[in-house]
Amino acid sequence: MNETTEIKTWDKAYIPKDVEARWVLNWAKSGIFNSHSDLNREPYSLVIPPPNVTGALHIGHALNNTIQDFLARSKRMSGKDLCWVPGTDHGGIATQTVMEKILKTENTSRIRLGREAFTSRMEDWTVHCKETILGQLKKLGCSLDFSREAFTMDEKRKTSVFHAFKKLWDDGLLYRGERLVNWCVRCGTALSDIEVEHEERKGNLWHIRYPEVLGGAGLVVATTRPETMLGDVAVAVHPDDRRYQALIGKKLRLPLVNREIPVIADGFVDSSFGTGAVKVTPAHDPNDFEMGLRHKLPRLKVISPAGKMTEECGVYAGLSREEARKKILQDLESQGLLEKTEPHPHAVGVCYRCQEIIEPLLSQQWFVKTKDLAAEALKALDAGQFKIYPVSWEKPYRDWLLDIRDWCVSRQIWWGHEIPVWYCLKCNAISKDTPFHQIPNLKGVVASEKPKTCSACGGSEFIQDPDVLDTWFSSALWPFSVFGWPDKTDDLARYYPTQILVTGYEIIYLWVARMQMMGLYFTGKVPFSEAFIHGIVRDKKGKKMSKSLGNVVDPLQMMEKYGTDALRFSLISQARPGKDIIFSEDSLIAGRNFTNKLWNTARFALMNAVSPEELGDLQDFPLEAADLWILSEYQKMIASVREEVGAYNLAGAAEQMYEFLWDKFCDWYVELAKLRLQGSDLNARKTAFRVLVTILIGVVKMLHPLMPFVTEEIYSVLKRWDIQPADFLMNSRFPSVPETKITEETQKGMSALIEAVASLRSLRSQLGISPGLKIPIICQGEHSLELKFLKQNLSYLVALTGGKEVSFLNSTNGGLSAKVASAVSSSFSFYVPLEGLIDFKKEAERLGKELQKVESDLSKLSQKLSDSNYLSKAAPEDVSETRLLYDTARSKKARLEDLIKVLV
RNA sequence: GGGCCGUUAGCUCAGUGGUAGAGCGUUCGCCUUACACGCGAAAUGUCGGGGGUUCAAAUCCCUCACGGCCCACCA
Repeated sequence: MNETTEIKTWDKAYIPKDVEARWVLNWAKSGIFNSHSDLNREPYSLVIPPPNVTGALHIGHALNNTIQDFLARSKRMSGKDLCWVPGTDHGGIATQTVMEKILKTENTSRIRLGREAFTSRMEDWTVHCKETILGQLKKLGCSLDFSREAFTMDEKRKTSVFHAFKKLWDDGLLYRGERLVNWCVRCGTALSDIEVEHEERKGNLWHIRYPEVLGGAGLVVATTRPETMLGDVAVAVHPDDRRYQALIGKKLRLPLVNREIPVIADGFVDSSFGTGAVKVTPAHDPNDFEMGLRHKLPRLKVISPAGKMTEECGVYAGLSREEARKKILQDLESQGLLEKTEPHPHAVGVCYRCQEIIEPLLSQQWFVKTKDLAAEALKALDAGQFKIYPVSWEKPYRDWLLDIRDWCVSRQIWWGHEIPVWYCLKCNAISKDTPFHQIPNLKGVVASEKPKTCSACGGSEFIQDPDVLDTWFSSALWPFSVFGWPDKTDDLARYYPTQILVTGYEIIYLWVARMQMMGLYFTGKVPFSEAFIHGIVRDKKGKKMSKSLGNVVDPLQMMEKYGTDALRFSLISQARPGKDIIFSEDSLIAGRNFTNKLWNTARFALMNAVSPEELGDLQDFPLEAADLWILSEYQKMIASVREEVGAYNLAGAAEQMYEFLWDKFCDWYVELAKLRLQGSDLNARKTAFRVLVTILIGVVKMLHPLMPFVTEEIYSVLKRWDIQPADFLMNSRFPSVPETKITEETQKGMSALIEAVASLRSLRSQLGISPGLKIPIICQGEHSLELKFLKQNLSYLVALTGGKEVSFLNSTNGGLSAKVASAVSSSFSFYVPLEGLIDFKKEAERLGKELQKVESDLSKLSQKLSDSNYLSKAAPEDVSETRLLYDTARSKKARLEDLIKVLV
C-alpha cells in the first residue's frame, strides 16, 4: 500500500498527469504486460499494425492502439493468456521521403550522400523514431509486451524476408519481367497498383488530325496526353465502326515526327467516345500496352524515368512532360492539325506518398504471382476461417481478391530490404555500370550473401540487384515473422495464428489481404481469424487529417490537456462500427468529466468507508430496496457490456458503463445510500457501504480496459475491500454477476419512486420553490403495490425531494378542498400545501400543460385500442401494455382535471 | 462507370417494427459537506423528399435528392 495515495490527499478534481506517469512506470517495472505462455490459460494474441518510422504517432494511431489495448486488457481480465506484440515498420518510400526532406533542409541530398551514408543516416533516424513511438504507446497505456519489440528490418525479420523470397522463387511464384509499371518520377521508383491513388483533375481532350500517308485526310484522334504521341505506333478503331472501315490497314503519317503508322482494328475501342479513334502508345499507357501485345506492335519509349522526353523525341528531347505537351500543342496548332480542344475532367493516377502524377513506364521489375495465393485467401474466407468486422468490408475485400493482379514488389529506392538476388557479371555479360532496369532476362542467384563463385561459369564477380522490396512485403509476413518464423519456435506454436487484427479500412488491400495470402502460403494457416476494421479520424469539417492541410491533432497534447483516459474514452465512445470519427476537442470534455465523476465517486466511497476488517461479504448483510435495485441494474450492465464487447461494439460498451455509473449509480443509488452512510446505525452503514464498494470495485474493473489509469489509481486503494484483491487490475477478473433476487414489488416500487421524485422536483423548480425549503407533502395513491413500497421507503422520497412530514390521504376521502400545488405521477398524486408561497395561477397553467400532454397521449392510445385490426393482429403482450398505458393516462387525466377545477 | 456507406435536436452521434434518445451547447434555479469537470429543472425534432408493405415504419421495400468513401485501363 506504500505507493498509493491516501484519501486525505486526493484532489477534489482528478489530476491525471502524475497519476499516469506513476502507473506507466509501475506497470513497466512489474512486467505484467509480458506474456509467458501460461499453459493454464487459453492463448489470445494479436500483433500491432507497426507504425512507420516516419515521425511521431498521430490521433489515428491513438485510436487504433486504444482499441487494441481495450481488447487486450479485456481478454486478460477474461482469463486469457494474452500476447500483444509491439513493433515498427521501416516504411520504405514514406520514410525515405521524410529523410529526403530533412536532408534538403541541411542543403544536401540523398544522391550527394550516396547509398551507404544515406542508409546509415536512415538507421540513426529509425532508432530515434522507434524510441519516440514506443514511448508514446507506453504513455497511451498500451499493454504491449515490450520485450518482444520487433522491427520490419531488424536481423530476425531480414531472415524471414529472405526465406519468404526464396520460397516464392523456388516455387515459381516470383519473376522478373518487363511490364508497364506505375512510375513515380519524383520518388524515382515503381509502385504497385494499389499505391496509386486516383484524383479527379481538370484536363482537356485534344483532337489531333493524323493525315494519310497517301494524301487522304486521315482521321482525328482524341487524347488527354498529346505529349505521348511521339511514341505512337498505331491508331486503333473499333472493327465495326462504319466511319473508319476504309481506313483499317492504311498508313497514317504521325504529325511532327512523320513516322508511318498503321490503322488497326481492336474491339477495345469505344466508338462513342471522342472521335472513336485512339492513338496507340504501348510504352506509356496500360491499354495501349495490351493492344500492343495483341497486334505485335513495337514499344517506343518517349518519356524517361526522370519524367523527361527521351532522345527519340528529336527537338522535344530533354523537355519535361509539361513543357513537351505545351510545345507539341503549339506546333500542331501552327500546322493546322489541332482540330479541337474541349475541357475534359478525368482521373489521373498520383503517388500515394507524394501526390506526383504517375507515369506508366516500361521497365524490368519483380512481381509476385498472386492468383493462386488469392484463391487460397478466398477459400479461407468462404470457409469462415477468416471473418471481417463490420461485415460490410467483406465484399470489397472479396472483390479485390477476385480481381487481383500480380504484385510489383521491387522498388527503386534505397531504404528497404535489398532484393537477395545476385548476378554473375560474366554469365550475364554485364558490367557494374549497366542500366539495370533496361536489361531483360538476367540470370540471377538467390542468396542471402554474395556468392563466392558462379556455379555456371566459375566467375567470381557479382552485382546484387539494386532494388529493394516493397515495404508491404515484409509487413505481409508480420504476424508470423514476429514470432521467429521460419524457425519453428515455441512462440510460433503458442501464439500463432493470432486471434485478431485491428486496423483501419485504408489498408485492407495493402496489408490485410496480403497478410492473409502470405500467411496461408507460408504457414498454411490464416494469420488471424478476425479482422476488426475501424474508421479513420477526421477533423471538424470531416476532412482527412494530413500534415499538408495542417489539421492534424497531436494525441500527446490532448493527453496533456484532458488526460489519457479522457482521450481514450472520447475515441472509443465515438468508434461506432463502420464509422469514421469526427474529432473535435469538445468531445474530450465529456471524457474528462466522466473520469472526474468516477474519481469523485471513489472519493465519496472512501470518505464513508468502513474498514475492511469490520466488513463481511455481500451475503452477510440484510439488503434493502435500493441495494437490490442497484444490484439488479449492475447485473444488467455487466451483461450488456459483455454482449457489446463480444460484437466489437466498444462504443456501445462505453455507453452502457457511462450510463450505469452516472445515471443509475451516482444519481440514484449514492443519494439513497447517503441516508445510511451518514446515519448513526452502524449495521445500516456497513450494509450500504458493502454494496457501494462492491459495485464500485466492479465498475472500476469493467472500466479498466477503457480508462486504465484512473481505474488503477482508484483500485490501488479500493482493493482492500475486494474479496479477491489483485496486485494490478489487469490481473484481476471481471466481476461475476452477484446473485440477487429482486421482487416485483421492489422493481415496480423503485420505478414509481423515481417517477414520483421527478414530478415533485419539476413542481419545485417550475414554481420557484427555494431549493433549501423543506416542503410538507400529502400523498394519495391507489396502486396498492406501489403505495405499500412508498410507505415502507418513505425516507427515500423525503431525502430526494427535500420534503418534511409526509402524510397520506385515503383514496376514499376524496380530493382536497384547499388550494395546493400538485405533482401527478402514474401511481401517485402529491399535494404541496404552501399557501402564500405558491402562485396558483402559474400552478394552474402548469397543470394545464400537463393535462394537454396526457390528453394527446390518451387520444393516440384510445385510437389504437379502438382499432379491431390492432387488437386482433398485434402481439397480446403489446395490447395489454397499451391497455395499461391507457388506464394510467386516464387516471392521470381525471386527477389533473379535479385539481385544476379547485384552482380556477 | 461499378460498388459501399451516410442523411434523426444548433453540433457529434445512438436508436433498426409498437407513444423519438444521449453527450456537448442553450435557458432557468442552485457553491445541497463526492464531484460547479457538479446538482436539479427546461426548451429544441412533419427522424432528407416521395411512394409502397403492415393493424402499426425513424426502423422493412422501391425511388429521387444531397453528402462521403472505395474500386475502375474509356483514350
